[in-house]
Amino acid sequence: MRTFARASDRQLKAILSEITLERFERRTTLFRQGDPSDSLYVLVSGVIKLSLRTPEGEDILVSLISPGELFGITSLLPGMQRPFRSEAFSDCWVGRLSADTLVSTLLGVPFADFSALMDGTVSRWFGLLHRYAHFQGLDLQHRLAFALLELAQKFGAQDSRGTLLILQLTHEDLADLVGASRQKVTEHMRTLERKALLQREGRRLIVSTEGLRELVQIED
Amino acid sequence: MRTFARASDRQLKAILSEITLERFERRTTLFRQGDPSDSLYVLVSGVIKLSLRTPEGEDILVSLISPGELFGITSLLPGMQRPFRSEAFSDCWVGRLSADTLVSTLLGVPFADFSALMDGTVSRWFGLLHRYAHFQGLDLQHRLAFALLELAQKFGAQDSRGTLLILQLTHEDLADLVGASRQKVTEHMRTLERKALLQREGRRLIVSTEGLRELVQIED
DNA sequence: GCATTTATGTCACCTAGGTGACACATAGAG
DNA sequence: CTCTATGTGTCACCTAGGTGACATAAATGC
Repeated sequence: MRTFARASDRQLKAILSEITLERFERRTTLFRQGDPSDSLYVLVSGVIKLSLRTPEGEDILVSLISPGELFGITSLLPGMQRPFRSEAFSDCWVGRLSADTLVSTLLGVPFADFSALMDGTVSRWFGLLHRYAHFQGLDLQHRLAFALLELAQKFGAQDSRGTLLILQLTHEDLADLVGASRQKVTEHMRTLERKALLQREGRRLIVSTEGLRELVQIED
Repeated sequence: MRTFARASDRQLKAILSEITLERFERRTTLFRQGDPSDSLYVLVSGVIKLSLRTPEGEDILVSLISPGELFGITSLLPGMQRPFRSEAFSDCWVGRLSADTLVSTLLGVPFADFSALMDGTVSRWFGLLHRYAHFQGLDLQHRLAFALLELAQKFGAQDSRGTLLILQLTHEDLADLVGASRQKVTEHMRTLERKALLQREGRRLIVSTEGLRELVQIED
């Protein structure tokens, strides 16, 4: 467990005393998508599966955890929900502790401070991971819609006609973003235009976030 | 910049004094894939593009950074290389500082301690992100090979005939992992068997890591 | 201003991989 | 030991999306 490699004996002892050990039989669920992300887990033995259920009903296996690994890491970020479902892939022993305990013992720093720093830095990785995982098994139309929503959120300015993207994206850029060919992106952009979810002003895009949301059937 | 929301005036001042401001013209490169991941960046104005060049020559646009965001985050992990290429998507002003300065000023904790904690927790997100990004535009055969290599690394035991996976994976599981259908996974597993990159002992797999590496043409 | 890139739009064609439908094997449960 | 569940192997068929090849339009340099 390399997380603890640098810990002193005293720190280890403090942490150990806070860990509660739990047993999970094969196929039982440790936490579900959407649960509050409060505690952190250490896998002691067995294998844990992290997976994601898409709205379309597809299952995505995000990761298999091996003994020694920490998981349930979103608990290190402030106010998160569990993004993945976690279930015992084989019979497991799992240690549970609060993220706060771990951080304050190991670093001796208020959890909120640590957490805020994580939020400002490393949470982007998480966001991207989430996007990529969701993209699995979506068709181009939907990937594009998601990508445009994301861009609107990040680079959008409100406009009378919708959300104006202050960005000169070529179709090639979009293609690289959603993992598709330039040509097909062109085609799908045109159909989005025809559906009036999208207009163009020179090379600037104006998107209808409501329309796209609807297309993608989420509230998000 | 929500990273600094909790910072005191004194901390901000300390950090500000350590930031060097740099100008990048549209299309210039800030860092390349493989460069040592030493400093951390704050985008002041403009847009930055993070992208990945696959061995096959495909370009993957991982993320577009908007003003206020921190990027070059791998500098928070010990001894990393830049996983992505970073280039100015429009003319930019960028602040650069050392990850060490940021962490020690904001948290007052030795960087190595912080970094080790990150490494044991949040670096998995990064690893997964990396995997998913790479999977973009790989065909099933290669995604499977990568997945098997990853599993071998994590759950493999050395065996006279190769690396034995101590894991009862169904083809369905593999399909969920690589984003494909159960049937096609079955087919490709058979061709891997035929190529002798894979054997089975009941429902356990024995993979030839060398063979798979070769198939996937990397040293990694 | 013109000339040269660089972006868009639209084809026709081809292939990887999804899907449904089975037969067969294997493994647990009783 | 048998019965039922769950996994595997293999089809034939269909479609989303890749590819190459253009024509046109819009930027950009000179």
